[in-house]
Amino acid sequence: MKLETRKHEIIKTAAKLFKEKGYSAVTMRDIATAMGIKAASLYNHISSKQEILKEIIISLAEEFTTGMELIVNSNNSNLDKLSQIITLHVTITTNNTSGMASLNNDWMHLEDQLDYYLELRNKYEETFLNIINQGIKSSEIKKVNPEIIMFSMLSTLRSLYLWIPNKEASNANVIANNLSTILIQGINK
Amino acid sequence: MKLETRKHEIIKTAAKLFKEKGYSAVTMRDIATAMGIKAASLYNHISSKQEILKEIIISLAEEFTTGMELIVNSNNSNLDKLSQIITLHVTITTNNTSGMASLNNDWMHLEDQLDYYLELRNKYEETFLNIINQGIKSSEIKKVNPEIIMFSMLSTLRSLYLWIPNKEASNANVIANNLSTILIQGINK
DNA sequence: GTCTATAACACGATAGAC
DNA sequence: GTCTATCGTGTTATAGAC
Repeated sequence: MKLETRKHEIIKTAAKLFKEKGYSAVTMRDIATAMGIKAASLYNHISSKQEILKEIIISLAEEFTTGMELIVNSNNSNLDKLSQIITLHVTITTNNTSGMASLNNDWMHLEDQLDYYLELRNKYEETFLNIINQGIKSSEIKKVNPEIIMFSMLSTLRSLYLWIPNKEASNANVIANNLSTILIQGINK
Repeated sequence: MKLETRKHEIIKTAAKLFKEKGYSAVTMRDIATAMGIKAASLYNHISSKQEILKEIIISLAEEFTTGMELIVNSNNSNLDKLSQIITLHVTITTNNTSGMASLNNDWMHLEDQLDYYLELRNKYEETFLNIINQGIKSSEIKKVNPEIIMFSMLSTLRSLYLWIPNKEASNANVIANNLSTILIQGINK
């Protein structure tokens, strides 16, 4: 997977540009210029602009799917599972901040892989909601609308890519712990 | 302001399309087709594609600025001010869901008005952070990193546009109340 | 207020030399 | 692996008829 160095370089450069302006506003010439080469040269390593987007998004979506499966199959309490989900998002976002921007904002520009992406996302949200519902049933979690709980948590976690790069000082653990406190315990003293 | 009916119609149609695919991926032809006319006809009512984006984003940004000024100048407790901010976001988003997508995702494509937009946004976040800091000082709010608190709340509030349209059943008040509970009191029972 | 026609340019992608 | 040159198409925007 790390053997195709040049291809990976293109994907990394593209992801950074996609984060700034979005997939549609970034041209092959932009990507090439950022790498110090000409646009035509990119096609020796990738087949199309679309392939770049696919590589960025699908690998991340699969990473979340794998992570969620590990969490849901553990024997932890439901609140602990939620904390693990927070850590999952913080970890993946820390390792690939630019890619997370595309996952959040450019998934609709996927062509062949759009259905597959939506399948993974729906499954992820279904599992997430299940954990919240079980937490309510077992009296670990307040009886608030479970969909609003998930929406609120997911909104914060999906926006991490905007915020983590500006917090070079803190490491992933500190952020995950702070977020667990805020999202689970609330801010009211 | 409501006198230029046709212009407003274009902006409304454009905002809906921008929400689906983003500013850069929507063409003047797309907007025209959605209105049942030809692209050239749009230019009798607006001067450029850029002007459409400006109208969508700046009016919303100013709405938030005005709303925040009212809140911060009130005599309520800091926790109540946070609740009022939540209501502000829910209300504005309910009234202009499509526009909120552009405000969140396409602000970087502003040309002449980019600096002005950033000014408004920075001021807004500064005021927001101030309320949290004062709430911590007055022991209303837990002593957690105030920036993470703001980030978490703002992430949820800025994502409302994704979620509110799918919740036709609930009204704005119900959503605002649920969010206040979750964001302020937490979900832990 | 909308149309057709078109200018002027940017886009993704390919061909073929080195 | 990168280049120059270019194709075919799509883009914003304008001109001028109706």
